[in-house]
Amino acid sequence: MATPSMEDYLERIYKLIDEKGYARVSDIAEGLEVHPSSVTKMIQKLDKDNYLIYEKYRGLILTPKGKKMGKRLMDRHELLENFLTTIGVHEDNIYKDVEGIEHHLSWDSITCIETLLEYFRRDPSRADELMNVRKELEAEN
Amino acid sequence: MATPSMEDYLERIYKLIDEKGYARVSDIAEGLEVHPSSVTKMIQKLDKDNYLIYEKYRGLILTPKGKKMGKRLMDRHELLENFLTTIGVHEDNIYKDVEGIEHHLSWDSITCIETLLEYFRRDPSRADELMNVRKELEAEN
DNA sequence: TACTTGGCGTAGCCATTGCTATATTTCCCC
DNA sequence: GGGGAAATATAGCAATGGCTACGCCAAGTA
Repeated sequence: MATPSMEDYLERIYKLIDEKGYARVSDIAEGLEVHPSSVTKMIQKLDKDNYLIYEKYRGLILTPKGKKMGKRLMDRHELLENFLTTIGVHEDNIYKDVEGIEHHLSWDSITCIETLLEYFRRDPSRADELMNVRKELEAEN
Repeated sequence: MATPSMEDYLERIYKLIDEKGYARVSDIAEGLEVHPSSVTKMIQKLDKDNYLIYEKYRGLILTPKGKKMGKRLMDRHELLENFLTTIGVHEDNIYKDVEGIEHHLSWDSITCIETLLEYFRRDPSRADELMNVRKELEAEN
């Protein structure tokens, strides 16, 4: 079973490969805001657990297991980002919050959040009304 | 700054004192499903950080700082439970999901979720419409 | 008062995951 | 093809927060 930290790395790696075709240690480190030495260490663990195949100094590729997991993680991450954006969370807080919670929600909750997003997408005036509530609450304090 | 684990303990302690008037090591341990020795260790840390005052073998009381924090944590927990309930998450999943995410949300996100709840409270038909979206999405699959 | 027992505390271990400092490899440019 | 800079790897340390094993206190009972 993957720890939250392992999921963070896998997700990042998947995204980098998806966008740039490869995932370098330094890119992963920058994205997760950790030092390169931490990345190397974690990559070795992910290799040992068969999420990827790693060759020292030469790079890595995801195994089918790693790809499948990575895609699920990335989709879930994007969903949660959209959710927080929709309800008005400040952009500066979104990445950190999503990274914190994404590993701890059941698929039931994920599905319900998906539905909630669809609810706001279908009628944009709903988001406007939400913002009105916000303004009223702010005016009270 | 309190770590997630420290928050778990504080919240539990606050709730125990709120409900029973006192918080024994064994009650805390049972509630959090850890061993009593772990509780003692954490209590000492919370004492050192002035969240509570602890006397060996005799018990503990929360400082004003600890009470304030404990109340906030408990309120946050309840808010998140209400949120998941409102969007239709199955009751069996709620407690575990809230336990997982409660320590990882900025107060900005908490406020936005509070607003979202108020939005649904002000007009109950909104929740009905959300459930309609859910049914439509379920029908598609 | 003395004993027993259950609750509590301490010491020390382990895993996780970050860090710094240092070594090694690769790549690019001359 | 060789030298140096950039990238990557390794070693070893620290904090966190569990655990087990064992020692200590104190309340209830005889």
